[in-house]
Amino acid sequence: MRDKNRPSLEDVAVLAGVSTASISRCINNPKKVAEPTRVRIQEAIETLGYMPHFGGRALARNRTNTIGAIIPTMDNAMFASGLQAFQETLSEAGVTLLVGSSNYDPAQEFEQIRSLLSQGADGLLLIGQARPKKTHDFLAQHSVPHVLAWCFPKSTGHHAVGFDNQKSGRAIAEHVISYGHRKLGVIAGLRDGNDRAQDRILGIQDAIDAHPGVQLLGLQECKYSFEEAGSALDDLLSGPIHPTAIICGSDVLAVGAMLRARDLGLQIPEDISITGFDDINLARVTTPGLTTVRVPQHDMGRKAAHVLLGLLDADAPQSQSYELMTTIIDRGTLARV
Amino acid sequence: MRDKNRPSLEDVAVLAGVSTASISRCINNPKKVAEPTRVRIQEAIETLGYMPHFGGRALARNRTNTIGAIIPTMDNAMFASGLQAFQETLSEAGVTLLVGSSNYDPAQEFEQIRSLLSQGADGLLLIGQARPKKTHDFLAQHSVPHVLAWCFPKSTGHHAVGFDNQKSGRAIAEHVISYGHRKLGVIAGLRDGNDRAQDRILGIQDAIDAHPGVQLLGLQECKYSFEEAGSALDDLLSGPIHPTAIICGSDVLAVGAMLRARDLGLQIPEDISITGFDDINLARVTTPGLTTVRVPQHDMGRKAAHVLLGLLDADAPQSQSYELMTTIIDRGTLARV
DNA sequence: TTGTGGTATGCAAGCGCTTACATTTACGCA
DNA sequence: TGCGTAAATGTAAGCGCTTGCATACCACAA
Repeated sequence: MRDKNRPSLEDVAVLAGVSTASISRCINNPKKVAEPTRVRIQEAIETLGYMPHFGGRALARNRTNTIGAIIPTMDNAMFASGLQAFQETLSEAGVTLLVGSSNYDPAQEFEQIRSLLSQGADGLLLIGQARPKKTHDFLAQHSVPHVLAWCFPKSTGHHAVGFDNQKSGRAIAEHVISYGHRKLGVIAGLRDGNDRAQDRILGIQDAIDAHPGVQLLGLQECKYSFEEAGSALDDLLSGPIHPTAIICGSDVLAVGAMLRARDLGLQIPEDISITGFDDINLARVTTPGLTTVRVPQHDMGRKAAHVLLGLLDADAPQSQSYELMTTIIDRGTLARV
Repeated sequence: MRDKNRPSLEDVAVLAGVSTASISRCINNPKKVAEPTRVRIQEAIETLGYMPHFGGRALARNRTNTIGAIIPTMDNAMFASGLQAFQETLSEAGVTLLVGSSNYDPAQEFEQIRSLLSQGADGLLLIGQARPKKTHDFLAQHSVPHVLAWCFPKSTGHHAVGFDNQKSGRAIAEHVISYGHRKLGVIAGLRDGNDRAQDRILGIQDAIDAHPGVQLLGLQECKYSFEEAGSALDDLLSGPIHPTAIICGSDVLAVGAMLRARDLGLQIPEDISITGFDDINLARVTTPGLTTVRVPQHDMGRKAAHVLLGLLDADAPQSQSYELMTTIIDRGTLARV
């Protein structure tokens, strides 16, 4: 027992009176070990409190049973339940999850990818599709199994489990328009390096373009915080003509806008309509409840885990991509006009 | 290059025309390598896209620079920003964070501890203090460096960075009482295995006991979901005498109760007062804003990281425990009566 | 009895990296 | 020129585990 209290295979072997090979087999492939030996080994393991050493194992099999996920932020609930589902599913398969966050910064994401891989991650979950060539090349060079979530790229070449942000953006905008709104404002996340934000805007544009009478009075980009969304709303309301509806690229933004609108003495939805995107907990809580786009976070997480596990399991049929559907949840922040 | 595309130290060594030892030194202790060699090595590393193999490294140094955190759930924001701060701080120190969730189940927590340790975690962040003897013994047997957060145990023997849940529970209850409330209801998390929930209740009890005229009309325990909190409120309102204030052990519970109260046609805080605990985002968003106890999540995360890093750094002064303070945030759900 | 085949186990060679120790090199100085 | 010293580099022994192969053993059939 070299290190202070960490028993090694060797120690177990001695105690059980067998070779290290048998122990290893007993752990990884119990059928290959005779009943009585197995019992003896189990006891030895138990009394020593033995746990296999991860490094040794990783070295010997060149596989860690670890998967990395890099999400833009842990700080709001946007990804939380998807990630939770992801991790549960991995757990069931005996795979550990390593989480990193990129803070919406491609450079940080790249670093996290390196770090997770050098930590031994067998595969990666990445959010969205837009990333620098450098990152793509790196993934290709090392042929890293990975799946993309929260997006559904048309171009092939990646495994993805997600939804079409553009389509969903269009859907909510159409919905707003169908309620009679003609003067719209948009508050979106920072598009730079964030294809989800970008695509949602494109979708909204599509809808506007498809309806001649409808105009976009303003488009504000900002970080995902209540405060910034509030300022964005201020800007949107600073022009001569006020929008009757504000379409927001995320629930956080929408709620930020609601809070500010209320401070300004505006009634929602009588004076102004606001919609969100994501359907996180927040959306159920405001008064009135936020009309928003539900993202199938849970399904996405589970499914992504399955796809990734499939990718790693050499003799399983290769996985593919799955497009999930978003749905519009009508609560109370969208009025007919 | 044995494995498909993973260059090893060996490969780099050949390319750079030096021994593997130099490369290793160059990576871990650049000063020990002469300038020109260093440059040559850097280039080789670059062109090969070399990343050290985690397992090999872990094996050789018996240290992984990885820390594990086990939180009860990732699913609501209760721990998110604390964890975010924790991870940022670790990142700065070049340490990777491994996250597991226990689903508030001591057995699952134990499993996660095993798993994280066998993943090579050098240390652990655990939430709360109550855990089965088995778990304690295990931690002791393997002398696992760990710090507790979200609590501040009176008993010594553990490093902790947190706050006193009982004191804080008492504080919010005193606050409610100071507003004139005499008939109280409590909605708390499931106490079993959850010392934070338990202590908060104890604190509330303390306050009630200290004020003769005040009575506790009902105490409901439930999971941290809007729905369950709603049912809990129903139960609290089912008796002959209604409480004028409901003290909740968490913002999630409080918001669940608010939602239900509203469905029942009750005005908050005119008809009933409600308080929360945690001060997560939700609390700012409800109408009126939730009066709650702010937990210094961010500080706690950062501080806990420092303490843990101190524990691992052999020649640093040993770390201690830190008690942080909670503060009551008065918004609008507590009325004078 | 010997031969055969199967099963249970042991042996030992790595996996990629770090590091104590050995060796080489470069340089200053007598 | 030769020597001593320090800096730079190389050598090689593990770290704990897995696994192909060799070995030992046993039951059974011929």
